[in-house]
Amino acid sequence: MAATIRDVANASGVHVSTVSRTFSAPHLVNPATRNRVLAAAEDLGYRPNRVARALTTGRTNNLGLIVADIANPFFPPLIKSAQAHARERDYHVFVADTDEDHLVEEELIQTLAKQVDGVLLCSPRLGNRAIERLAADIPLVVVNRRVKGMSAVLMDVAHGARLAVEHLLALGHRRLALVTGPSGSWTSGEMRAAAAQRAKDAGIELVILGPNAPTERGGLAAAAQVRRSGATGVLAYNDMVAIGLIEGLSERGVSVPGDISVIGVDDIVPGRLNRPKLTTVAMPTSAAGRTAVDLLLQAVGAGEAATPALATLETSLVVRESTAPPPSGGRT
Amino acid sequence: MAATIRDVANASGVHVSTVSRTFSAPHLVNPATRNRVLAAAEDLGYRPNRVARALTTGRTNNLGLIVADIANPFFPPLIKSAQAHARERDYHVFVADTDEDHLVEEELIQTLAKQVDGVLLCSPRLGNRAIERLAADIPLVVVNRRVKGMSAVLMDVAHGARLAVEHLLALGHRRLALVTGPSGSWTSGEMRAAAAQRAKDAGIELVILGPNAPTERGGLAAAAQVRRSGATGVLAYNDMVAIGLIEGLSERGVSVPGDISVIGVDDIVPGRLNRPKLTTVAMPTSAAGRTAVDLLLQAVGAGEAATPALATLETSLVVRESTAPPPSGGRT
DNA sequence: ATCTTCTTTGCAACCGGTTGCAGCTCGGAA
DNA sequence: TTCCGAGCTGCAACCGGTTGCAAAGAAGAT
Repeated sequence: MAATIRDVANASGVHVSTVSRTFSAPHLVNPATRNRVLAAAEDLGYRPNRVARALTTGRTNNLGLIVADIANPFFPPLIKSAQAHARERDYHVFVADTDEDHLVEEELIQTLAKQVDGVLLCSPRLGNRAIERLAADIPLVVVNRRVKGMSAVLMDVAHGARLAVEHLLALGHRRLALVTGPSGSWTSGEMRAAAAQRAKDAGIELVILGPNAPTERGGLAAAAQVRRSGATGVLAYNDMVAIGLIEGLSERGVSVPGDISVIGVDDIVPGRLNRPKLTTVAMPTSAAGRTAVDLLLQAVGAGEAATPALATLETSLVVRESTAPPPSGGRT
Repeated sequence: MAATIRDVANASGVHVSTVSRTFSAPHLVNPATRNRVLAAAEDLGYRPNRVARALTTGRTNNLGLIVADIANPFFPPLIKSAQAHARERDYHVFVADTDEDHLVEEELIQTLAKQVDGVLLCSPRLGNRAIERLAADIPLVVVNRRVKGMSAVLMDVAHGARLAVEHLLALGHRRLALVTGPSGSWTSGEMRAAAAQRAKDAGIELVILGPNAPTERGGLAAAAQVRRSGATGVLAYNDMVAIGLIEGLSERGVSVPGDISVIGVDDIVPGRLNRPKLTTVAMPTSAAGRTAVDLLLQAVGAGEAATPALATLETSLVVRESTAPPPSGGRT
């Protein structure tokens, strides 16, 4: 149906190899010939078949992008930027969702392996061992995770957590709580360590509440504990949790930020639209997508000899409406 | 590096064609032989190379999914379900974002064409002519759009718009407004026609305000007009517009739903979290993703002979907090 | 015992490109 | 004039599978 390299060869009176070179190594072909070939190709509407090319070269010019849950608002900006960045480099990207299931994740990586040059793992649910094993088959880059010998893109959530704690301290809060995420989460661990340290440095108590599901429901469910804790300033695992928490608190007649201040993490769209607008630690998700693609292509280019690179991206605090000084009657 | 079909053939003492058939037409090979081959394959960690297979069969077992903007909360649930549904059928999906640019969209379809068996176009920005032309190269299915001779998945937004108008009427509103979307949008046109007709049937005035950008900013910018229109009940093009509109109205001291009721369309996550929680016409986005994949695979299977199918999915009204009876002092 | 038919397997061409190697042509140096 | 090297181009094998065709052997029919 569609024109092949042989059709172009016939039409322009040269051998297929010359046509091939016209597209993949133009400097090797005489300008006059090249133009003739190009004209014929144009004429026939010829486009190189990327599948066929992949078979001989071993390079597909495709990438895989695996996330736990596409519908989680944290991921779309990352997917968007990764995909756009990849396309600029002539790569297409498969996007797949594991539904938070590590078995699906593993299977996915394996079936994708032959079809892509590398895979981006965003907040993988797989264990480090499994990831290292899979890396033998195909270049991997992880986002928000540290795996030995593998390039990674990290967001400096520890710094963000410190900023959040400092913000609450500056507002006058003296009793803080951290509503954590799932137990296995790298991000959650980082936040916890950093927030605890920063609070300790200030001689302030930080109560840890968790683990919790990283969702609105998780936050909703944690509301009772937060209230009981007596904390007036709360840092939540992410914005969805924060939003759920605010909801749960207001159901209990606790006002945010009047009685309790709440800070989220991620800076997703719903947080911006929430009432009160959420104060949050903004994660550089778009930058992470681009950086991850860069690291992955770098690893792909280098082959076995790849030196794993580590990119740490800054986070920042976005102060909006969900934080305020503690109520004057609050314990100090 | 990785085991090929020939390695398996050697290891099990049969010809490559037998190995091939063991995987792609098992009923053609003797059970005993098959087991031997399977064992050798297992042993070597052999997995058929989908790229190589695609080259001979002409079937890639991949699909393309093109959306205008991945970060628009309307799309992720659709992407998620389409991708999951496709995977169950052993298809992987390329996801691409056009940034609302129809040139990018066209280029994307063309470069993807050889690599996928079909493409899903969600709310395409391309003109019908261009889409029909591209359909000659590759099976296409459109979502939320009607294109001649092409399968489509439509969401019955007209019905939703009627429900919305009826809801407002039932609450007692007598002066309504419709805040439209972009001028070229199929959805916007459907809404407009249906809402206008329903209002007319009830002998009620419906003022049309637009076109507007389909974003929060679009809604924000329309707030002044809405207020001037004197309407007490408003149907917005989508939830983002509705949210922006509510924001703009409250900036002007107009309360929702106290003074004006607002209904959105889509039922995206941020709408559920907004304050007031948004009353909205829920779009069956997940179902649309699945259905679109089904129609596409059907078209792929049928080849040229494909009879275009049309799937219309129901919408429903989700009443939350952004609608209420008009203020008693309102004009009747 | 002979002829069919069915099952199973092998052979080899093919899908659409890429690429190492060899050969040809031509200009310039010796 | 001869020789050399650079620049182009063609040849053919190869990537990893699939598939139409043919052949061999077994089972069943007559």
